[in-house]
Amino acid sequence: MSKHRDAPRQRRGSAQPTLQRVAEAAGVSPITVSRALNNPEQVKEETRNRVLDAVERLGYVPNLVAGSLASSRSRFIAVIVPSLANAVFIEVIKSLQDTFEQQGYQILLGNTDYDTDREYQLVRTFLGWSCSALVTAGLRHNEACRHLLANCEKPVMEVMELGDAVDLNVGLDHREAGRCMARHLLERGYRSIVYVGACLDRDYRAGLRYSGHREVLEPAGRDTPLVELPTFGGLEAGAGALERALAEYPGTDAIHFANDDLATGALLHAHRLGKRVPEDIAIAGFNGLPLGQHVTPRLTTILSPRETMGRLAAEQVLRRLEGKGVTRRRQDVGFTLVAGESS
Amino acid sequence: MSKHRDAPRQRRGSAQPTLQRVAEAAGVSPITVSRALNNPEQVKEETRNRVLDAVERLGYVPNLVAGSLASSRSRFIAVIVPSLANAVFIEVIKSLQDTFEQQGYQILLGNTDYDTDREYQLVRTFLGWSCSALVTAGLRHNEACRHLLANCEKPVMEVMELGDAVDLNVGLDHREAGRCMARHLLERGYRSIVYVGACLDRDYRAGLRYSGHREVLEPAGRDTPLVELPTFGGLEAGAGALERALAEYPGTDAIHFANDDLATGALLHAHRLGKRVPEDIAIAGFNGLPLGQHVTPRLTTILSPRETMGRLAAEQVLRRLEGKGVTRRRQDVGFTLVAGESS
DNA sequence: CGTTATCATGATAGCGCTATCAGCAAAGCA
DNA sequence: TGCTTTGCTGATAGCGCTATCATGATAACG
Repeated sequence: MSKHRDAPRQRRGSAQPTLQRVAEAAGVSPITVSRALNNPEQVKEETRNRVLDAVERLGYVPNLVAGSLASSRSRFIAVIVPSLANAVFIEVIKSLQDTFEQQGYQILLGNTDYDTDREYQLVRTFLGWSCSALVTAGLRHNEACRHLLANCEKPVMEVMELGDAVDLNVGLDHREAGRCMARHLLERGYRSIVYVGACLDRDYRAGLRYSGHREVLEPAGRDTPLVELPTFGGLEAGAGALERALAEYPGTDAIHFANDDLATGALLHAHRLGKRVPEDIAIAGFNGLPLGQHVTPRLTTILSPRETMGRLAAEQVLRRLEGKGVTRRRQDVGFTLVAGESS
Repeated sequence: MSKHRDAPRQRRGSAQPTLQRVAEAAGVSPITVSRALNNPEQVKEETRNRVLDAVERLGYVPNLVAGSLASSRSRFIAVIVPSLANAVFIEVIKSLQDTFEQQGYQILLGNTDYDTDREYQLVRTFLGWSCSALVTAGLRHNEACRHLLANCEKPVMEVMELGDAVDLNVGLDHREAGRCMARHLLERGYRSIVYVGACLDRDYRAGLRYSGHREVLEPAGRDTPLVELPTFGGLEAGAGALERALAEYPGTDAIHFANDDLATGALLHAHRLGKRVPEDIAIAGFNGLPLGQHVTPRLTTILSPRETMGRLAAEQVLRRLEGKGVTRRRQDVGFTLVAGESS
């Protein structure tokens, strides 16, 4: 009797004004408020102003969760990367974000820590949020994840590398990049070239580059020694790697590093060891980070167009979301060998 | 007559299985499925297994949007930073994400591009997604934004700097950091010290450090010339700034840079110009990025505990979300002067 | 002038989940 | 034995919005 069942009791949540309240304040129906906010052109100017006034006056903040449920659309773009410690992914994220935010999409950022099971969980979560599209760094997923991606009926963009993608693909050929650098070092006359990378099983793109490296050096009759670091690391790790490479392979005259951080760390450390670069030891990297171009000697590296990659990826996805066909499902952004003085 | 009104027509969206469908498959009610997934301990093991089986079999992916609407809770943490181009923010984001993801929260990343109106829009959007808490980099907001933050009844954490926060605050005193470095340079005997920064109106924390710098140098009877770059930039900009500072203030014997990127760019460029550091020109930075510690001479800088800042911030927010009281509403993480050989 | 298009707005019915309150069996207690 | 407590499950009623269809008013047309 005293349980006012009919009274719309405030169950939970805050006393934030709702669309309903705004409608009352503006003397229109809720749906008109919705239209005034989301499809302004469908509402007569005078009505619209009345609504916007009420919105302002009440401090109404639309509940996007409710809107998303009702329309089964959200303006989320899921972006999944293996790590935030690597500047390369940051740059791609940045350029994705620039492009997507401009179109009113919100990035949902996920970090797998190079763990495919974690990636699967992230994809589930993001699909649960009705994201509009997914962008993942890389082509390697576990079985369940690939299945989910293939069947989710949303644009799926795989960036960074080129290959057998689920849907859309923008990237470069890492194996070819490895070949390219190996060829360059051969041409420069280096004979004992060590490849240095970290956790090649997880950073498998560095592994692909090593494969390319071997594909060039082996036919040329050269050894292809590998120094694999057990953990990721930046400049510091590069310094250590230099010492390890020189100790383990005494005749080494060039080192092909898996990335610019390692390479630059090694280059700076070589100074401290009194080694001349490239006379005593040549050094090459991968990525083309600005850092490498500001040291002396400048780092020989391969420039990957990360900015372009992110932008193109975002543009393809947007095109799909807008119902326009994609121009190309697979897009090779290429790379550029930057021959510095370190080799 | 032929409009089967009663048939639950598939209005929109996909044919993804729903909780309802899973319930049918498992022979229980929907609410039991919900509990089996979200509060497993409330469901008998046998029932739970039956449910989980059905989930697996149907490939059910929970609709988090619906769940969030019903519970008016999401597991989103809004993180708002002014830029992704700056490594400092990246590191804070990274450490926030590490801590929050571990507790099952999802980061909603927003980038203001140093625009307070954009920040306001982001806050509105994030509140619309019923985020559980907001973390913003910095204390400066526009009127509307501050009002929204103050009245949203969610934990609001402002990181990076210390001061008059809306709610929670973890950071360091930038003005004091500026003073500290200025004192250091004075003690080392430098007499003509230029401060170099970029866009100090937007990067106002660098402006605060300049204020501290002046507070120390002016009473000591020194000039406090400023070189302000019109755009943000990394190493490249630092190189240019060095030349500008030397050209505009010929007697300069030390440069206090607003950050390590600029400082390191200048330091590397000094080599190329044939200037000795610190004999011809001393160089100091701010942040304590690894980079600065790997060049020769090592960069004198101020180490800001960014990792700690992010972690502490996340922990305070989590404590609040778990209903435990925060230990401290304002937390000074301090900083450390790292005296390298560049000064 | 009747007929059809177009415009502006509204009524209704969910979107897929969870909060809340109920119910009922088994267990604990005096 | 009757009573309360605990454990497990279910029925009901929304969360705050938008899709869909309907309506009345005005404009366009021959």
